[in-house]
Order: sequence, then structure tokens, then C-alpha cells
Amino acid sequence: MQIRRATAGTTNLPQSGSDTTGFDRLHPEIRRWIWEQKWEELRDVQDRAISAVLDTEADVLIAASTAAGKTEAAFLPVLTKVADRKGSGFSVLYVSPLKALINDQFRRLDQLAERLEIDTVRWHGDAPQSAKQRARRDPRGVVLITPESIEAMLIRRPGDAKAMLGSLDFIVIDELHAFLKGPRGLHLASLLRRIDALSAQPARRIGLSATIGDLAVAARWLNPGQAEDVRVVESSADSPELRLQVRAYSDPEEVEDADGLEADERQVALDLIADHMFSVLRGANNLVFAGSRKRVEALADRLRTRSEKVSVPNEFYPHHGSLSKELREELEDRLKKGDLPTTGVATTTLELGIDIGSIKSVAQVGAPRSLSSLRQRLGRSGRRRGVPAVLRIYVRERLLGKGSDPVDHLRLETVRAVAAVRLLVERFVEPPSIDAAIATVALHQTLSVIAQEGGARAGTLYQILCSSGPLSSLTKADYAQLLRGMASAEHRLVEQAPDGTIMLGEQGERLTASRDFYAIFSTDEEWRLVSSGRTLGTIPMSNPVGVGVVIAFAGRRWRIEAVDDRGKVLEVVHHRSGRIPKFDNVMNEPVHDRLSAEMRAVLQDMSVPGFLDDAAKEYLSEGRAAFRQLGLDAGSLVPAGKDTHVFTWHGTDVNAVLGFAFASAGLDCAILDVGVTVLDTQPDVVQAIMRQIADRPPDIDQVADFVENLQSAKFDEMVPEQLLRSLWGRSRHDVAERVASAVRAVVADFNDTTNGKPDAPTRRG
DNA sequence: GACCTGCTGCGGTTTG
Repeated sequence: MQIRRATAGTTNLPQSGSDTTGFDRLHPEIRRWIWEQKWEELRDVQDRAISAVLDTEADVLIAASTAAGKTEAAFLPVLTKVADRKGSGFSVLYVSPLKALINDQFRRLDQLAERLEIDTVRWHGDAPQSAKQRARRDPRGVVLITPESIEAMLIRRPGDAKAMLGSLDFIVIDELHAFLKGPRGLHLASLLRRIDALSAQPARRIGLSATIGDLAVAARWLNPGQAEDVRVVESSADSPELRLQVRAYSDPEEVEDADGLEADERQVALDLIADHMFSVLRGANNLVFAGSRKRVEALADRLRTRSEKVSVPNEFYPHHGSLSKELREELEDRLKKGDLPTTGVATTTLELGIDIGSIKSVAQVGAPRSLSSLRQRLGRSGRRRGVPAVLRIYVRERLLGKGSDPVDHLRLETVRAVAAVRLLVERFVEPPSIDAAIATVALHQTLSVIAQEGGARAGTLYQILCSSGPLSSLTKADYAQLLRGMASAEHRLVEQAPDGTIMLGEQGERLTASRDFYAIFSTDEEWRLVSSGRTLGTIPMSNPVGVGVVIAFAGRRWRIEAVDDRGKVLEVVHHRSGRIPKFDNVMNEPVHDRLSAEMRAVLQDMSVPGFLDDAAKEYLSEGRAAFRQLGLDAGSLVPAGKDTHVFTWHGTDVNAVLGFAFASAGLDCAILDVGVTVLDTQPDVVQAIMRQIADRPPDIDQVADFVENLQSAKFDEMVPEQLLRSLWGRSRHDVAERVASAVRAVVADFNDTTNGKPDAPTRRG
């Protein structure tokens, strides 16, 4: 067996010593292990990662698709480096967003590490206690951990934490893209800073990421101080051939619940979609992404029913966050084993890196709203060389009638599907969006540091948490405001000793002592569904429950036999009918500016893509006709009954801020994917107000006064409202600029149109 | 904002 150098792609790394390959430089025991694996060669990313880790002292960012062997790319050189390390304390901290991923990686890593006599320990809530205890007594080697378990380690046993984490050589962060947005990423960034503070020499960081739009953002996350020093190893592998189809279906116009269970007489679009999936997906392994938990249940139920009708074994199983771990693992194992044809119908739960074997095709219901998500899903199919990736997008449009809203005539679902495919081909991916959770994370981490240290001075807290990194957008004045709020009689989270030391207050003690403290996100209370002693999953408390109520869940139908109010348990048995429980949220995933703009380009264009089925072609041409008929090629305002649509062709961020600008002028708005709807207002009034906005763009801090639901993150209710409002405005300065330019573009259209139309509205503000 | 994601230590019980 010979190991050759992989075909070199472009690289931004200095070449190492002339002829030595990455392979030659690995620890002898690792080379032997690679031979035994019968690998023919190291992948390009692996080869380059080896030299980045072994030849430099820099942080390293490895960006490649799911199947490119990123974990090995990081661990082969990292283990080579730490193999002969002596002394106590872990040498490698591997952080993952998922327990399931830790278990996967542990299985892959453990035997290799054992060969090198390197200890490996899983450290998360479901990992065996005994192994953790052993590692606590004698910490060495690699620890695989979640952010929440790091949090617990730091505040429960600060002394042990220093002994365990105070002399790390490497911190490896898996699925780094999952930490680039949202509170959990801010939380982890703060924890890593605090780990650095435990040691004389901060550990080198290695980030493993999916292919993402802006690698500079990931590099900055990895090393906020010197992002330019981060070595970037990006996969140069070509993406596989893509076979693609967009299929369109129509709902009967007045359908009440397009995602409900099958009704007897009338076929809604989802029934027709299920028919098609049933006919093309059986016999192989596939993934179907349905968007919401309700739609997952609706589709899994339809597919199982179809199997029963023609007496064939069911191959379709649901997978989402409310299903029990047991049921989810059954499906994952079935997909991984690959001996029975299986289609997983999922929300986003099957997007991340857990190993599910080879997948023939990917389908999704509803036009994509995010390119990063679409790419991630596509990466699940066609992973073997020479095998094309197969993607089917099923869109639903309404049957139009006399009273239909003009927006429905634009066929925006079909248009968005076409726009998304065009951006996919262009390789566009959304950059991570703004963070709304800085104040919540600062509050949480303040309590955590005080619990860890027993007490701290305000200046020290600010230094530890905010002096650089993602929380540094908080000024000293902001932080003082936060602390004052925490110390207030209302919250009593902290109190100040006479010498100035800040300590936990009564509520702070209570909060940090609870098991619920470790995670930066919260979950609502839910009913647990149990059938014959087996947990099926959970549904929100908001669902009406009672003995005799029949529900559809986990791909089957159930009757509630008993309700345990105290234990929050619903005892259920199989039943033939039922309805799908509510999963609360009704809002949509936000759309990026670029996708909205591309939708307009699709409507203006004349070409008809070959990947559309006949129905989708028809809808596209209807949408284009409506676009011209509504005058959208030259204007932006469309009356709809008592309301007026304003087409900005910008994304959700911009439209939301524009909505608040209208609110500040006293008008109510609904937010669309490509604009806003001003309620109970005629176009001439809207036009006048838009001219005002264009003349004097509203100050974002003034607009912020009209935001109502400012509290969105876990501890926001304990953050002074004034601080939340100020942060909201500050994080949206660039959005405000985009709103101003969108408004100017709309107003320019008025002027063009006005020139040609003598009867145009004359009213001005 | 769709959808996700996480959890200590101790006391009690069961089992070998």
C-alpha cells in the first residue's frame, strides 16, 4: 500500500520541506494506523492541514464539506504533536455542539488514540460518570466536551477546572459554523477566553467548519485579536455533478390547514407531493427536509399511509427535535446500516455532521429561504466520487381566485426556488447575521465568573469578559448599567461588599445553583408522550390535552389515555385518526437581501430554466406576467384592498426596520419576504411618507423606540430595557443604511412614474 | 426570526 501526495489544489500555506509529504511527518504509530485503514491517499485538506499544524504555531481554520475528512485533518497532526507529552492536565480540548457528534467522534478517535497511549474521555451530560471521575483524578490526553459541560466544570469545580484545562496545547472546535451566530457562539467564545486565562500560554485553536460564505468571519471568531494570522485550509475539491428538479403543486384556494393531516375528499398540495415522493423515493436511502415539525409529521404520516394502502413495508420515518432520542437513533442507525431502504423526513436535525451513511437523493418541501442551509442539505447526497447529487424542490402555490392578493399572482414560491438555484450555482452563501444576545451572554458570564471566583471587582469582570472578543462592543458604561440592573432590588443577582467586591446576591445564588443555568438558551415546559413505558417525545404545553384527544406524532396516530399533570406526562395508545399537535412558532426563517434581489432578477428575466416541471414553468410565466401587469418593472407600490404593498426587493432585516420606520409614522405593517405591507393605507399616503423618509432618513435609535418585543434571549428580562434598546439600534446601523437606500430607490420610481402620469398623486408631506 | 442545541450532585433503589 502506497501513500501518495494528494493532487495539490491551490493553497495559501508555505510549502514545507521540499519532498516530505504530510504523511511522512506524522507519528510512526499514526502512519501504521493509516496503512491498516487501507487509505490510498491523504485528502488534499488533510495534507495541507498537517503542514499548517506541524510547521507553524498559528491557529488553523479547516473548511470543507461534510465528507472531506476534516476531523482526521485536525487530529492526525494534533495527536502527532501531543503523543509524547508528559505531565498532568488535558492536552486537547475538542468542543462540539452536539452530544451525538461527540459519541461519533469518540468511536472514531478512541482506537487511534489508544495506539498512541493517549487517553480519550467523553465529557457531556449523558457520558458515563465513572470515566469523567477517573479523568478528573488524573486528567491527560483528549477530552471531548460540549460548551454547557465546560460551563459546569468552571463553576462547580473551579480548582479541578484549572488542573484539567490550565495547560492545553490545542482547542479543536467542530462545526464552527454552528457557533458563528446566536447566543451559543458568544457563550463558547467567552468560555474559551476564560480557559485561556487559566493558563500561562493560551492553547492553539483549530476550527473545523462547513464551507461557508465568508471565511474571514470564522477566522475572526477563532482568533479575534489576530484574525489575519489564522491559517486557512479550504477544500479545493470540486462539487459533484448536480441533478436538480423543481416541481410545483397547487393547494385548493381556501384550504384551512395546508400542513394538516389528509382530509378525505380534497387533495391538498401536500397529498400530491407525498404521492410523488412515494413513487420515486422507495427502494433507496433519501432525506426529505420538510421545514417545520408539523410538516414533518404531516408528510411522514401520509407516506406511511400510502405504504399501508398498497401493503408494502414502510420506509419513511420522521426525525425532529421533539422526538425522543431513542426514536431518532432508530432512524439514524437504519440509515447508517443501509441494509433496509430508508427515507428520513426531517426538520434541520439531519443537516449537521452525524454519520448517516450514503444518501441517494435529497428533497425539500418549500422553496429554500437560506443558501447556507440548502448547501448543507445538498452535501448529504452524492458524497462518493462520480455519484451525482440529486435534489428535488417541491413548491406549493395557491389556486388563484377573484379576491386573491396581488402578491399571490407573483408566484413568489416558484420564483424563490429559481432564485435560490441561481445563487447556488453562483456559490453564494449568507454571512452569519447580527447577534441579539450580547447582553444576555454578558449577564450570564458575569454570574458564572463570580461563582467561579467567589467574588470579583467590576473592573476585573469587565477585563475578563469584555476587553476583546465578541462582547467588546459593550462599553464600560454599558457594562456598569448591566451590573446596576443586576444589583437592583428587583433582581438581586449580585451585591457589592464594602470593599467593592461584587458577590452573588440571593437570586444569583439560586440561579447559578440550578441545573438550568449552564445553557445560554432556554426551552419551554412540555408534555412528554409515553406509550407502553416508552417515551416518544415532547409537545408544547400550549396544546389542549385531555383523555380521548387524538394526535399524530412520530409518524403515527395516538389516543390520550391518561394525563399526569404533575409529571407532565401523557399516556397514549395507537389510534387510527388524529391531528398534529401545535409546535407554537408560526414565523418564517429570514431571507437575505441577496435572495430577495435575485427574485426580482428572476421576474425580470425571460429565460425558462430546464429544471422546472411543467407546472413550475407555468407559474413562473404567470408570475412574470403579473410582475409587468402590476407595474413592478417601473414602480414599487401596489394597492391591495385597503392596504398597500411596498416592494423593496430587500431581505427580512431591511423590511423589518422599514416596518418600524412606518410604525414611527403611526402606520401598522406586515413584513413580506420582498417588502412590507402597510395596513389600512392607500398608496398616495404611503408615497408621501416614503418621500419624508427619503428626505430625512430616520435615526436608527429613534426607530428603536418603536420595537416592542426586545426581550428575546434567555436572561433579557433581567437586562435594563434601555441597554437592550441601545444595543438593538447599534447593531443595526448598516441595516439602517440599506433601508435608506431601498427607500431612495422606491422614491426614484415614483418620480419616473409621475413624469408619465398626469393623474399621479400630488400630496406631499 | 424558522429550526436546532444543553445539564450537577446527591439521595434513593436495585443488584451482585
